[in-house]
Amino acid sequence: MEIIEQAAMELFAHKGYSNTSIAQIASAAGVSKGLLYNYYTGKDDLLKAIINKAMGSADHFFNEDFLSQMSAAETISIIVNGSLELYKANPAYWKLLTSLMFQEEVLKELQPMIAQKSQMSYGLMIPIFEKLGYPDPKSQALLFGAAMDGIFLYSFSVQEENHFEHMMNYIIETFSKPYHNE
Amino acid sequence: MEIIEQAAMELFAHKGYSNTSIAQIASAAGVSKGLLYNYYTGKDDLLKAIINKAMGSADHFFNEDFLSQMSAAETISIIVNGSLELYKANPAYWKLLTSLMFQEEVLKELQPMIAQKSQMSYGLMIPIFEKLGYPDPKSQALLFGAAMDGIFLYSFSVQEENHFEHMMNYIIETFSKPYHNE
DNA sequence: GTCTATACATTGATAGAC
DNA sequence: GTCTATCAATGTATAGAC
Repeated sequence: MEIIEQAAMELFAHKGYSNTSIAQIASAAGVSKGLLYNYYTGKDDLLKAIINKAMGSADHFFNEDFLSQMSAAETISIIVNGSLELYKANPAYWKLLTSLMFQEEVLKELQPMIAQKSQMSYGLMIPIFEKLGYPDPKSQALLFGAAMDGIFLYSFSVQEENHFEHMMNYIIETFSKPYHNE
Repeated sequence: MEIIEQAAMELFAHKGYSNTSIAQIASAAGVSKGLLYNYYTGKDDLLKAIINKAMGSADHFFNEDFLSQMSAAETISIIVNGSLELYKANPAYWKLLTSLMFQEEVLKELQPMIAQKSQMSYGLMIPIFEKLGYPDPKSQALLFGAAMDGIFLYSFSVQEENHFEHMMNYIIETFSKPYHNE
């Protein structure tokens, strides 16, 4: 069960969901094809199980009440480093999640859940940038989210860990600065 | 020929490359399956043709010599607005290109070409941020690229054009500011 | 619980008629 | 140039033995 989902996630992340067959998953997990259908009704059900299981981990990671007591700079640092930890704990999962954004047909049910992930930090960040004096905190929050997603996008293709962590620190530094004009 | 590539690109972008069959492409293009193999040796060859044809448009869009005469703010504005125009001229193509980043196996030959696309602006931007006084212009250029890619990533899932253009202007405004500490 | 065997649809691709 | 017919291979999924 656990071994199957792990194998499937790895394959989905590397080869893409549609491009991965049941036979490949079974082979990688070291079980027979038939056994898969004892646990899941089909390939889509297996995908759903993977997503659902991993979804919980992110939710309780960023506690809104906890963050509200922090300073702006601290909050940004916690969110960036938290995202980094979350990613490093299971890179394949996040890659899979992002790749699904390009599969309009496959599982419309998951789409809202995936979109929510991106907006997870959005609501949290607006008051932060208000505090920092930004005249358009919503746009600044979106810019922050876009920068984060962009860095993660790089990490999927380029495999330089160093470079990755450096950019995370650069983001913390950049976005923690209070607004300043001229 | 043109109609086939157009239909294929649309399907690839919306359903994903692996999830699109030759039959679906032929049907969408209004031709028979067999005809496809008269123009292309296979599905991968069709993909290659699509990518190659569209690649040229981006290359001569950003002329390095031309940009070197511009001010920092002007260059940023040109690159952002140019990217926006390029995207709006053929959104499906850019979505397809990005989605291929998640297909490690499919067409390793295209991988470097796709990666280059992301770095297109990277080399151009470093001297810009030097001019603007940034102590780490490389990181700032990467942040700029990440922010751009992140915004495009949003546009693939959310379909709000307005919101999209607003963020592009916000990026121009934000990144055109000279470096300032405290 | 797990595997083998098999059914059935769809896939990419080819051959040959028009 | 274009289509129909057809191929072998692979896909998902099921049934039944152990």
